[in-house]
Amino acid sequence: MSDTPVVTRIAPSPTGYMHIGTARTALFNWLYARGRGGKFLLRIEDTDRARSTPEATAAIYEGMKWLGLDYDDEPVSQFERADRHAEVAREMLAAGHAYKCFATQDEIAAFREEARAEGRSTLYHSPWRDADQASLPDAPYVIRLKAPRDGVTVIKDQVQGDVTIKNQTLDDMILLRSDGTPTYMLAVVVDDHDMGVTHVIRGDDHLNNTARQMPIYAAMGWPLPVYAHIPLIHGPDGKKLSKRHGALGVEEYRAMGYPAAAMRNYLARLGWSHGDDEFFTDDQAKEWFDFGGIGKGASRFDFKKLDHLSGQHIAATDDEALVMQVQDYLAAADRPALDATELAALTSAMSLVKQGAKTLPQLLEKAHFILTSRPIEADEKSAKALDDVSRGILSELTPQLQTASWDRNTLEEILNKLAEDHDTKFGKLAAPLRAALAGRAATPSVFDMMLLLGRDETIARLEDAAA
RNA sequence: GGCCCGUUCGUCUAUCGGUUAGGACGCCAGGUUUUCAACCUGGAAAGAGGGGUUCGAUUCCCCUACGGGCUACCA
Repeated sequence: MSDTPVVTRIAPSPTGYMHIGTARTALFNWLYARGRGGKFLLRIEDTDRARSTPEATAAIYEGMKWLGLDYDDEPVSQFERADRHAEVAREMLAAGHAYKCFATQDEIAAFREEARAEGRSTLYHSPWRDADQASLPDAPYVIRLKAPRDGVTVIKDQVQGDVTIKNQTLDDMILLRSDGTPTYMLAVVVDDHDMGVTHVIRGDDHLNNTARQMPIYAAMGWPLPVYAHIPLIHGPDGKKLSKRHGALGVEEYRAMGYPAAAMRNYLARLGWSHGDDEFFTDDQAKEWFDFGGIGKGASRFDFKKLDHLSGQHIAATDDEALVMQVQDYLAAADRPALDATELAALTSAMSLVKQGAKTLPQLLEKAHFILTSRPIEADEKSAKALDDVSRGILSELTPQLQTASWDRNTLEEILNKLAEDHDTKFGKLAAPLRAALAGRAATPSVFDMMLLLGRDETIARLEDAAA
């Protein structure tokens, strides 16, 4: 065990939304660092000026905040560090680990086209690699890495195992473009080093790139970080997760009403496991999370399982915390917020509605009876339960309720007696009662509703329905 | 095309040479029941295919198939 404190990072590109895959990678990094008393950093990879937007950057901050993935220090902007990247490129040039290449993009493109047509490798070997440095032309150039050509590069990956790449398949990648801006390959390495990142946990789409980046560490004499390349998330059809699968951004899950804790639990469990544990807390996840539990194959996103886990978390969450989450959901879903009265009402009904609700909107739907006010508007389904016969029975009930003791036993007795008198079962009575009290088909128990609403409100609603 | 990675029930996964291949979601059946859920009990359901190695392979090796990734002066 090393004494070096763990430092991990998430480095998303601010293009569009915060991808759910990015969220999971962030979660893995967060769990790994937090479970070891280390630091978790955020870096915005905004060097692609054409595609990066402030809105997308804001979406990343929001997504991280909602998911509860707190990061240390200020977020780093990769774009703002361009000078530092260029400086490193110059240093490598001076030390002979890189060289100026004057080949034009047209030349290279032509070479590739020809190579491909002839079935040869499209790997470009710049003639400038070994050019006489004393007689270089006065023209635009890029700085290329002088990559090793012989031997192999072995990536000691914590998830994939040792991955061996033949150096002859690697090219002299560009470090600094002809306009003086750094490429991504250079920027990640410099930033990770400067930020003190000790463990690089990222998607396995970067596995091959790792072999290209390692020579930069070697050239600069920097220690290599520990690598862990995690498999990507696929769509339900096994193909790469894309737009047509829907729900790609974390904000969409927030707007669908999944609690952040449920998302963390589900995402952690997607591609990682700790024995048979399915439902767990953040503290448990932090304690348990390790590279050994990460699977090697890509996994598919399954909403059914997310729903189930979400329901478990809702049931296990404190009432007060749940109320706040509902408010957050409402804002995310662009629905009106609850006012103080509604908030109090929801709180009073929380213990009744949180069992069995899989998402926050489901919970809200179940709490409709306490959030709405007279006159109750019955939805289509529950309106069917209120026919003339049942209206008649309900009007019989009202006077009895006027004087009854307002407790569960008494109410049950009254209702059962009423059913008996009409030669029916209580179940037949419950439907119209529910319609009158809530105007919904899915509600808590009618007794619970009556108790919570109180005598006056209950009677008033029954009278409204009977009228 | 070249290189790299992956492949256990429908899905997420356990197993680290010897198991009736376990769990979870979903599904089916039954129970509970005043609705929707939730909950309880039971059930069906898997090692991609082919070769090796071994007394013995899901597990180790090779080939094939399928899937994915990389191969940019994108990140």
